[in-house]
Amino acid sequence: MATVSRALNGRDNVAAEVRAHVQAVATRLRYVPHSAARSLITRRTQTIGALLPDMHGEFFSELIRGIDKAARAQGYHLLLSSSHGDADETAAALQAMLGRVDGLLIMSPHADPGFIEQHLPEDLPAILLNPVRGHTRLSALAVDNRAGAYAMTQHLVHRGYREIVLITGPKGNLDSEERLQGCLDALHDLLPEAVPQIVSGDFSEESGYRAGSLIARQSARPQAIFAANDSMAIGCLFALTEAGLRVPDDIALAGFDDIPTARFTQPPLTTVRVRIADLGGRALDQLLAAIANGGSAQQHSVQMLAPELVLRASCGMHSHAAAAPTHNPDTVSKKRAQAGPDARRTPHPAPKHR
Amino acid sequence: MATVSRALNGRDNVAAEVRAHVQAVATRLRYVPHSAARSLITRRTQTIGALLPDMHGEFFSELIRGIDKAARAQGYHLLLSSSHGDADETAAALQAMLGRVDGLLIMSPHADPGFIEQHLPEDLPAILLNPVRGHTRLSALAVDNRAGAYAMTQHLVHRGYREIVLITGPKGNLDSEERLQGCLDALHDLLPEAVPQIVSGDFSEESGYRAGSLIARQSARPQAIFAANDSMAIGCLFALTEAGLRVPDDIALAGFDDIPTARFTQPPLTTVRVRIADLGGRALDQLLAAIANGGSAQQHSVQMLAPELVLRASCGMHSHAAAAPTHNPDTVSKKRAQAGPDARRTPHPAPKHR
DNA sequence: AAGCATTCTGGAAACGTTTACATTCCACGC
DNA sequence: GCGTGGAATGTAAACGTTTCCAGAATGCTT
Repeated sequence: MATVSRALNGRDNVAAEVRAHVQAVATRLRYVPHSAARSLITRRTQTIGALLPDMHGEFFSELIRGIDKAARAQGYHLLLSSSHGDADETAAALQAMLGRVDGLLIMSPHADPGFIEQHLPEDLPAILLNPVRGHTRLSALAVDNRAGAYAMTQHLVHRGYREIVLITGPKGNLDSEERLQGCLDALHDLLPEAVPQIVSGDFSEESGYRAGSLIARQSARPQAIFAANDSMAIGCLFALTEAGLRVPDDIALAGFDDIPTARFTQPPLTTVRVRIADLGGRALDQLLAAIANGGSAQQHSVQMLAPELVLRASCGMHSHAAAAPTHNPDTVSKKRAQAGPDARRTPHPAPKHR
Repeated sequence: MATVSRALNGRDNVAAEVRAHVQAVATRLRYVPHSAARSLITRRTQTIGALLPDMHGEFFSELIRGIDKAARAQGYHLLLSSSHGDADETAAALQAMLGRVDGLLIMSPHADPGFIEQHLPEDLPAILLNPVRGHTRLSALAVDNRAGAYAMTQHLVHRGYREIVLITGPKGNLDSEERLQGCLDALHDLLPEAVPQIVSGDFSEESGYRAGSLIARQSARPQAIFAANDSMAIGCLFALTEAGLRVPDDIALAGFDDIPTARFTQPPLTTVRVRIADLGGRALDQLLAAIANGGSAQQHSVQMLAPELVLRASCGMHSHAAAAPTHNPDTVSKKRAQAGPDARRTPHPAPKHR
């Protein structure tokens, strides 16, 4: 028994001959170790849990892909729990995961410090995937919305656009607010005398359409529109096109996220690329590092993921060509956002098994 | 110990008073039963595994959502393993799940009978989520591509379109082939004298764009285009618009899938709605039924999910109105596809816990 | 009052692994 | 020849539940 365990787990103190024999027999009998029994004694499940909100579309799938890939690379499994409406549901889902995971990746609008304090055991490593409001003992990873919005606004100003309209996301949404703030900061820094015009939206394509209609009807049309996400930008684009305005000749347009459709609109959409899969992967790496650390030395660190500008025809790049998707290599401008003082790149810990 | 177990698990043979006390103490101590220990003795993990291919976008997230929601509703957890490139990776992922799940949902291009035979233990309940090629001992669930394509083609013909071009998906892809077959069947039944024109694509927006350009340049333009998925339809729409053709006045267009963007294009896209989340949810229900059955009585059944037509402006519905997304109620035509002889709706088994 | 059925409780085995510890074996140096 | 040390292997405890079974307590029947 003991020898079998040692042989299969690759310990060194077992004769080569015996090991070979054990392995041969094991494969012949299609032996699979009982993971519950193993977990019982090792106190490890080799599984991490992901607690996600009710999400749709590309963002969700990219995030999962990033997490899953990173997890598998390190021999970990992924226990998924998505689509939680309210805080109680989230709490229940967290509760249900408790014995089953070695660590937790949490992305939830309800994951405020009070919630964490109340529902998350002290000794369970966890990483937050939210823009963080207030302090918490947990580390967090987030997209640097402000840096992205700042950079895009800067780009628009540098291209000569002066009157820029901002279409915001829903009130109370942190991503939305940070993006707005980044725009305002840039406008304040670069065009101090300008009065920013703001149209409120809610991240939906429909709200972008409404905003676009509104803007198209204005007597004094702005020169550029910066929507807080791509969906709204695309809705807006439909409205503008419908109103007979040409983008970017009559009005420039930019979005945020770089969803796949962005490069196939007519004209292709200038936007801010968010590497979502990368975000998930990094979060997982950091979580595994915390687990390897015994969960004790969980320094509070907030890491920002710098987005990149993706410049396409909708803001005037290549505007002379009727850009076909085929012949439309993106112009990408990498923009390193300055990260917080305690942010740092988490080193990849060595894989634990095989 | 025994009494505590009984009290917490809601067995009947424990005094009400004692149970109350046990529960009080348990919550006070934040006691969470150790799932590994429980699994060890019960031989149940309360977890089902999902083995998915490397997928992008909305389809993936919808599928997960459906599975996850159904699983949670029945007190099951979801262990996810996605993004497997080749058959070996898939096999490894399957292997790694073996001890950890009570059942498996498999969607993989490699899940042919031979693969299943070789890698899946006999006694592990599993459901296939593929269009099935060849026979296997497993039950399967799939979208009824042929019925959907047939219905859409029928609709186009009924609207008076005679020359219809089909844009196909990638060669060898079963969804693609089934959809094509559905179209051809309908054309054969309804317009026996017509010679179907086929342009090949690969499900990508770009290939749709290329197909659209090609069609726009033709001297004898067809009256309608039916793309095998929405992405290609949208790419095609861009190409047509760019070429100065109006949809649907100059040419009608239809897609397949009803991805979210479909209702926001200009004009909104007529398409075949595939209820992906529903597919996932049903698959899970069927799997749990098989698990409850002890996995022994796994009758081989193939269940088809009937898609619905979603009629929007791109094929001429409401074509008089410049349809704004806001004022664009979908016209949905439910079309029950005739299911296979042994197909049936799986009843929901009662939840096992809480 | 004794026997019996019923309800509740507690003791202990069992699940399948890992690992601390004990044992065996062999080679080596004294 | 004997102790010492190291490598390989075996023994048994431990992990935290559930469940079988025995036993205690209670009420009911005869």
